[in-house]
Amino acid sequence: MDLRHLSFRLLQVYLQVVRTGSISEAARSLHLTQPTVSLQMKKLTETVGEPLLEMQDGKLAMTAVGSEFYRATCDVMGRFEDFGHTLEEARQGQWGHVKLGVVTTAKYVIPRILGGFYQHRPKVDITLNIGNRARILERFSNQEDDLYLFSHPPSGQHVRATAIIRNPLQLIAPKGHWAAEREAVDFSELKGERFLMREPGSATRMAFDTWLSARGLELNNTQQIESNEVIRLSVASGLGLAVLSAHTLDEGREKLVQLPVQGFPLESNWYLVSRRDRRLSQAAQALVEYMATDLTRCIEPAWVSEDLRKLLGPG
Amino acid sequence: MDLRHLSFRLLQVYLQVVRTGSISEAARSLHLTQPTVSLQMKKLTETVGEPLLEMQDGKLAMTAVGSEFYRATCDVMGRFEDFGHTLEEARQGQWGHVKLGVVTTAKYVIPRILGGFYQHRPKVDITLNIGNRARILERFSNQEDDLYLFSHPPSGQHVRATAIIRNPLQLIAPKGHWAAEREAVDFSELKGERFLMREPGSATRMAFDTWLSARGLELNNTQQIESNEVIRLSVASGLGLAVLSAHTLDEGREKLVQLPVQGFPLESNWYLVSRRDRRLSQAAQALVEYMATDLTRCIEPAWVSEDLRKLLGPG
DNA sequence: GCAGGCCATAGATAATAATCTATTTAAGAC
DNA sequence: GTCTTAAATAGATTATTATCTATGGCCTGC
Repeated sequence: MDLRHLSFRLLQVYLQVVRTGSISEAARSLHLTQPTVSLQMKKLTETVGEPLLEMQDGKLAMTAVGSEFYRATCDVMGRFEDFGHTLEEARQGQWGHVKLGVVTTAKYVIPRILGGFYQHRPKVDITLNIGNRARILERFSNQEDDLYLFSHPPSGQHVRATAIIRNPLQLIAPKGHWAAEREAVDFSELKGERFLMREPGSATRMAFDTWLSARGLELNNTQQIESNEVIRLSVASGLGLAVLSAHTLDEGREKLVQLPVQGFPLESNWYLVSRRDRRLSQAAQALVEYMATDLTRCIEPAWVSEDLRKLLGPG
Repeated sequence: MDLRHLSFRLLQVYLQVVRTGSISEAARSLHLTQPTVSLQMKKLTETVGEPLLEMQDGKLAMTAVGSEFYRATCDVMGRFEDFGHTLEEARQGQWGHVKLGVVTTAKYVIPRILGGFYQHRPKVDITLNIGNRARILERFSNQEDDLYLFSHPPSGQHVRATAIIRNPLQLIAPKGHWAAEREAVDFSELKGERFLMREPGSATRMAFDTWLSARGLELNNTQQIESNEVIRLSVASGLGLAVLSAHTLDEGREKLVQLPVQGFPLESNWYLVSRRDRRLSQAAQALVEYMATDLTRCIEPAWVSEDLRKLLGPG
């Protein structure tokens, strides 16, 4: 039996012939002419190499080999029919796999979003890759994930980014810090303080640096620490001041205060980023759509960025 | 997903691509060029309507839909592979269905033959249709069975018949009949006896009638009975004489004797009959072959006809 | 920065398949 | 017997497939 030139069309016609018990009848129901179907059956018989049908008592009957083949054909068509259903689900984004690259800072918000999405689309499987900005940028350029969450999206033509969640950066101090007592503080008054900072390249650091240089300020005493949590704990212990995402602060129970410095908190956002040069899977699109329409269900509305609507737009 | 123009060839190529993880590699192993395979994959993707493969890290990887499709394809190919094995068995006649039309007289021999054949080819399924000669002749002309067993094969060009088993017709009488005492009896001396006969058209009757008319003899006192068993019992009870197949006599324990009449037993045979205008299934051919070569295993050699070898011949 | 893989695309061709209409054959039904 | 219905065959046409060679683009490793 040489399967090469066997097409599914032929099998469909064959099934119809068996089911109607007649070549002419099958032809009618398939909107074909009788000779067409007759010929197809001939070809199928040649492909299999044994007669599948025989005239019995004026009617078409299956041979022994024929009924085995019929069973095989039913099984095969049924299998692809099942696949067709699965495919349909995948098309509607009800099913599939989404890979997400997320910068460390966002790790406090993302679970709530995914939790909500899971309720919505339980069959969508999500792989979450968390790393610092440099790592996620690398994943982005290698096209390793479908969607990314950055505080500071990479640049380039094939980047599509939309701010979805506000990420205010607070200037924090240990409880009882002298500046916390004051109604207003000018940043220059803090020049003598030690600042605990994330590594250069991290979005928080970039935002702070930008803010400083816009004002011609420079810090004298800084220490670099690569973890928001460690920074938070260190500030609480009185090791210095820091600028941190408000989301990071929500997590801990340490005794911290915000300093009433002009211009703080620095407003920034998390951006949902995807690549224009890569088609999103339906499942990923379903996630985007979920964020666009239902984000307020799992995130407090106050945190949701203004221009979220743009997500569904063309760009 | 439109299956119509999907061919198994395409699926084979696809499997090879997935398995080798590379289009070029698959092309080499299938003795095709790389663009051919590339194009086939493109067509397959169009057929399914979703990408199945994607470049991941310089290698081909399956998408989520792709791996579902791969599974479906494996299942489908596996199913037809199984069918291929079944088909191969059928080709070797190891499996299949044989329909057999048998005249009543032969019902004593046929079980032994089929018993032997069952040992030989346990997966061949046999349907046995037993009837009187008229009934089996009708089945023959309607092509209802694959093979037939007749004492007197029908005539016609498309009849292929071979004598396989001897069927001597004995002239029998009840034990103690006067003629049984004699060393030799001339048939004319029995003219006054009553003869119990099968219906006209039965092979036993035909053979006897032929023998009688060849000698210009006629019977005065006959009675027609349509069953060999009833005739046998009736003869034993003294209701008359009869001509019966020796096989029929073997069965009963009644007190019967053969009369030493010149020319008896009448020699006749059972014929294995098939139609030239109908292709025999491999299973049926296996049965024919079995009869040609192994009949002596289940039937006493003395009963086997001389020209059995002809069975396997061309005609 | 260039050679060597690998994939994709273009353009061409021969083979095959899918269909049709018209005709022939076979079998069954009054 | 003729009428009907179903199947097979012939002959023709168009669409699709299965291939090829040649070429362009993209990474990777040296």
